[in-house]
Amino acid sequence: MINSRLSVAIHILSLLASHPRDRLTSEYIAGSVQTNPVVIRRLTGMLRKAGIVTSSPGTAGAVLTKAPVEITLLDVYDAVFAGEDLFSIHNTPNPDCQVGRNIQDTLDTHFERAEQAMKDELARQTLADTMEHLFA
Amino acid sequence: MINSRLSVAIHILSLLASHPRDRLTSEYIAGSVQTNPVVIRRLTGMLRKAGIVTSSPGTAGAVLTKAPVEITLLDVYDAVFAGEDLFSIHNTPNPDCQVGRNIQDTLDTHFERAEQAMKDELARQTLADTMEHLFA
DNA sequence: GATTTTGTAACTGATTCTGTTACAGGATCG
DNA sequence: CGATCCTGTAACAGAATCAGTTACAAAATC
Repeated sequence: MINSRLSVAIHILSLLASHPRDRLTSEYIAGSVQTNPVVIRRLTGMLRKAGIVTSSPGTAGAVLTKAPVEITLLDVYDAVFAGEDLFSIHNTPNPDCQVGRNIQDTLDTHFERAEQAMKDELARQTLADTMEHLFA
Repeated sequence: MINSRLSVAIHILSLLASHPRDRLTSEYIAGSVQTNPVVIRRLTGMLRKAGIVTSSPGTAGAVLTKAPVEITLLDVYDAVFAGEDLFSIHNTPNPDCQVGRNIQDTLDTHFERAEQAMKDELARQTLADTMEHLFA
């Protein structure tokens, strides 16, 4: 339902974490994800803006700025979905109806709680957990 | 990010709950949501298949099968997103790479926990809570 | 029998998503 | 210094999804 950005971003970070000494090119990573290198560079750009990795033009590879145990999946989620709400609310309910007038506030409250619960759970899981599961 | 089906479905149920004696037509409900009546009938159909409302061809209106306090937002979520996963996982990671080979299982585990946390929170909120917020 | 309504299929335009091409500019190495 | 490799980013394309719409058969009502 939600797009695969979080999925690919975690894949990228897993590769970086598992080859800490190598400088993995976007082409190499794309080979593991099986997609186009530009897809990797786009996501790496989001991770960089969020401060999760460093990378620079011309220099191969990206480097984690923190240990995997300090990178939560919420950090990654926030990096690739910056500022987006989980649930959409329909735009223009009818203000001449009490339900229509108040439904957006009400849904905001409900949805905010659900989204927060999901984020709390993502915050409990880290890239170190991912690595453990991958290499167990 | 997620589409507005849950949002509109809760709007529909709120109207039904707040006019328990009237037979609200899809056109009336569409007037409050400000959309097309077919959009309402489509969602009402999903709610009917899930057993949350009854309705039948020719007869105006839909009727809740349970009291609002017994209808959780998870019931509504399941009705309109039957069987869909919250997060997408990229299709064909490279099996010749240990990360690629195991990433789908790993992500499944992570995402399942996050999705379940979100659903647990939706299950804690009911249509009665919605009504209270709407009419407080 | 005329009218109203639901249920559902089919289509449309807008948007989003993933993949792709293209290229400017930084880094590296002979 | 020039060739090569790489990143970052813009721009575009096809596929998929979404919300809205038209159309109509069949059921209910008056």
